[in-house]
Amino acid sequence: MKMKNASKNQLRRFPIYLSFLRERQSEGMEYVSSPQIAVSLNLSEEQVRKDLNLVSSRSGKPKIGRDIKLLIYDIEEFLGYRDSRKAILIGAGHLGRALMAHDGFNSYGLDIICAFDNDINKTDCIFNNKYIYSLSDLERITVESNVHIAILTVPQKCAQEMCNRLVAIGIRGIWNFTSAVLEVPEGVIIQNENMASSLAILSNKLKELLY
Amino acid sequence: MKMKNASKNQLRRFPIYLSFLRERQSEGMEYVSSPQIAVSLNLSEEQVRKDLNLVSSRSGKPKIGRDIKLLIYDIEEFLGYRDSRKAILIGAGHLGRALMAHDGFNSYGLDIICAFDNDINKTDCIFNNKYIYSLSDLERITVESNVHIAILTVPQKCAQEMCNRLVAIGIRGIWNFTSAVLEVPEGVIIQNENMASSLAILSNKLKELLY
DNA sequence: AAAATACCGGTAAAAAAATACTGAAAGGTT
DNA sequence: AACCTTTCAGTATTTTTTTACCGGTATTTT
Repeated sequence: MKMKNASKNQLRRFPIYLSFLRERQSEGMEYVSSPQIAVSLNLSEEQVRKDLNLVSSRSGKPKIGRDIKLLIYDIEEFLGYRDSRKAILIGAGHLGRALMAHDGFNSYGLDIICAFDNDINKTDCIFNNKYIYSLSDLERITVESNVHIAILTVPQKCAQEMCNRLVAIGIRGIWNFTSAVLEVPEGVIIQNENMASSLAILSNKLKELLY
Repeated sequence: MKMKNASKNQLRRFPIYLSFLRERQSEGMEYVSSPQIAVSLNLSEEQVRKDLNLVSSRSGKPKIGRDIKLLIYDIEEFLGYRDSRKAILIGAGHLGRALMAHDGFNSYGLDIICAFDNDINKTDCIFNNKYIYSLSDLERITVESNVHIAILTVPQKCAQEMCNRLVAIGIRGIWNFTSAVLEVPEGVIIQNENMASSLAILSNKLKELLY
């Protein structure tokens, strides 16, 4: 397929479309039109069309809309969800375990296969079907495991150090939940999940609203 | 002060500046220049200046830079962090408790005062100094409490229903960790923390990189 | 079968954001 | 004291993103 590259904002929207479409599908709907999607998700219909046309070469039918099943397929294909991606989780603290417990990631193409932690009280046990290893075993366990993604939920202080070890074992994408700004060599991707950033937007809007 | 409104992307960056500045301050630094910030955070210096000038009317000094202490003050002021905001947390599951455990929010102006849950096994206990009430007590407890922010970490199915109850008790800002698209009346702000969206960006970049 | 309607894709215009450029000023250097 | 360097603020340009518009088409309706 052609596959132009999507903007960040567009990429952000695709999982939202996906969630919406899956829900409609589970309700038994077969077709949905761009205006319908737009109203439900508070977007403009032009934007919806543009987004969907980017990932799907199938055209929608006037008066009917688009085939939900095929659309889901195309979005999943585009986002790379169809081949589920193995990931390891570093830092089995509260947040780490919350992510391990969230089985929903499987339907978004992410498969957390195991976790690692420094704390002996947390290691060598199974949490939500995933083994928590000692961090000292990281290199040994991941040899030949073909894992490319790591989820980083460690304290900020050790974030860079852990990041270096991850790069060394061949990790190519790091989902960074710490507030550290990580330095990585070219060819390694950092995706920051900075909750404080999200909070800042809420905080700011609220300030305008209340004062 | 003047206080123009910042774009979403700018708002996202401010907590990152803040984190950086606090770290430098804790190292004993007093001044920092825009180019220094830019290099450390992988931004352009023009963007840094533009951002900082938006929230701070104080000018930086050539050859020296800006006063870190004052800059922190101005950013905190702008984001409304100085008057810490009380919040309640709805849904004390894994993610909910992870957020309760994360004391860092205090330094970002958010003060989670208590939590609510449906599950009797989770309620009527104290977690990280915060009481977890039964959801049936929500209306009773929050009367006259002057809380404007709620953090929503419930299953997707009950998200809208809970949202309605929150609006009814006077909540004006909802930090939504569910993947539900919430409908609220005007004057209520929804901030979606959609992890799947963040994951999509990583997934997509990785696909380009690896294949 | 013809008309009306709802939805489509593509393109054009507008808005927003990021980036580049300019001249000035303050601190340090010779 | 004159000069050089660094950093500043402000404006202009480019790029990106969103929004608006328009002609065309398939389905439904009469």
